[in-house]
Amino acid sequence: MFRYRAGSEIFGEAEPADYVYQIRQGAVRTYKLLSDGRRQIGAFHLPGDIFGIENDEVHRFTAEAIIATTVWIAKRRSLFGGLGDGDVSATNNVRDLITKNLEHAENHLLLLGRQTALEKVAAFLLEMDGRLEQPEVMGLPMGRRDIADYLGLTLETVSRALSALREESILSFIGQTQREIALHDRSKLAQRATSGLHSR
Amino acid sequence: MFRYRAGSEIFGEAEPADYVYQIRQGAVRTYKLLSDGRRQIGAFHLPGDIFGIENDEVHRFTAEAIIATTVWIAKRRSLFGGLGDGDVSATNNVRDLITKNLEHAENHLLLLGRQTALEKVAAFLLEMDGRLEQPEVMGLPMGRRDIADYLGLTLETVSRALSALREESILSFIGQTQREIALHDRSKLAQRATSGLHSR
DNA sequence: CGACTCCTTGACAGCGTTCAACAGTAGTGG
DNA sequence: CCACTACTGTTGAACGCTGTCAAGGAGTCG
Repeated sequence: MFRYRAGSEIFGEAEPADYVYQIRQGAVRTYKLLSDGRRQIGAFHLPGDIFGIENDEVHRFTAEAIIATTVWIAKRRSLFGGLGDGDVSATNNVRDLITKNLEHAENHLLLLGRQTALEKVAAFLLEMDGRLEQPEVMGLPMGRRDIADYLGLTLETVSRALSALREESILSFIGQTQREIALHDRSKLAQRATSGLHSR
Repeated sequence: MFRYRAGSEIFGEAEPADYVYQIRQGAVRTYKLLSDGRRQIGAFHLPGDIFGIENDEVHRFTAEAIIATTVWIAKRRSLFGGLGDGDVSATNNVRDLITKNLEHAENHLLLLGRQTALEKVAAFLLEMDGRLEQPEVMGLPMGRRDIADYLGLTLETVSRALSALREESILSFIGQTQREIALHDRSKLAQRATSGLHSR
């Protein structure tokens, strides 16, 4: 078990993948960078999620704690067993986890390549709504910049899209920090996530 | 073994995944659609490539032959064995294939989310250059529309980017059909794939 | 030859980015 | 307690990259 403070790096891209992690509390972002600083966040990881699992010997993303985070750590070898004589059911579980990651990435390809800004933000909110599963108000751990880098947008565009959804009474901001959001109309939000265009 | 003519569907999204495929000749695109017809191609598959492998019971993409294509077909169950008692080395091979897909998808996320049109097209050419590995001229099996849907662009933008690269003498068109491209300056092309901006 | 498909190119519009100003909150130290 | 700073988020204005719409060329095939 281990603690990371907000903003600290858990592992870096291309570093040896000796451990796998499961989140107890907090939130983690995994991302890739271009040489000029452009960043693409591949996934957010929330309590219960396992991340850092790799088939290769090295990590293909950098992982950072978004807020104060505690994780459980397991040795990677304990999951994989030896080469060719490991426990089959454990091997299948690893494969299931990798498949989950693949499925998420595949859906994200469609979002990044073919959806508009409003659709992206709406889809993001629905994803988080399902994963945070808190009754009324969802407290997003990540800031606008992180959301933007997850959706392939700028933080200004994310902010504008959220304001637009608020003006339609689909959601409202609750706290002082603008990171707590109450969803009022999930079905309307789901429309925005796939059509983008207003009926008007 | 089986033949598909150009444009025919090999399997559809959400159909049962009973078989896996390996390409003998030809080329295949796998894609997802939005309800209004927007399409995102996740990958192109070339001779030797295996596709249609799934951990779930159903396919998550639609697969179509781009040109006349012959494939080898294997029963999915023969790869996975029974539940929990299969051959471990075969299981590991399946995991390696899934990981390859994941790695490709992860890299594509960065491209779709954070690269410009010119960078995308340059990166696409480099990818195909590496995979088709023919000495001088690469014969692309896919048209501009397919390239566009792979890169999250329109076919016009792809065409313009290719013209721009031609005007810089980085490549030239060879055949009558504009699908045969000769790369003259791979290092300059690699610059375009990461910087996008002209030094001018 | 005519119909069709694919590709290129031009003109223009619009969505999202860039640049900028400003407000609200938190943390720090006098 | 109050400046002072740093950070995050919102909003406005202008720009520009990419999409949209349109026309035309070139190859293919019946």
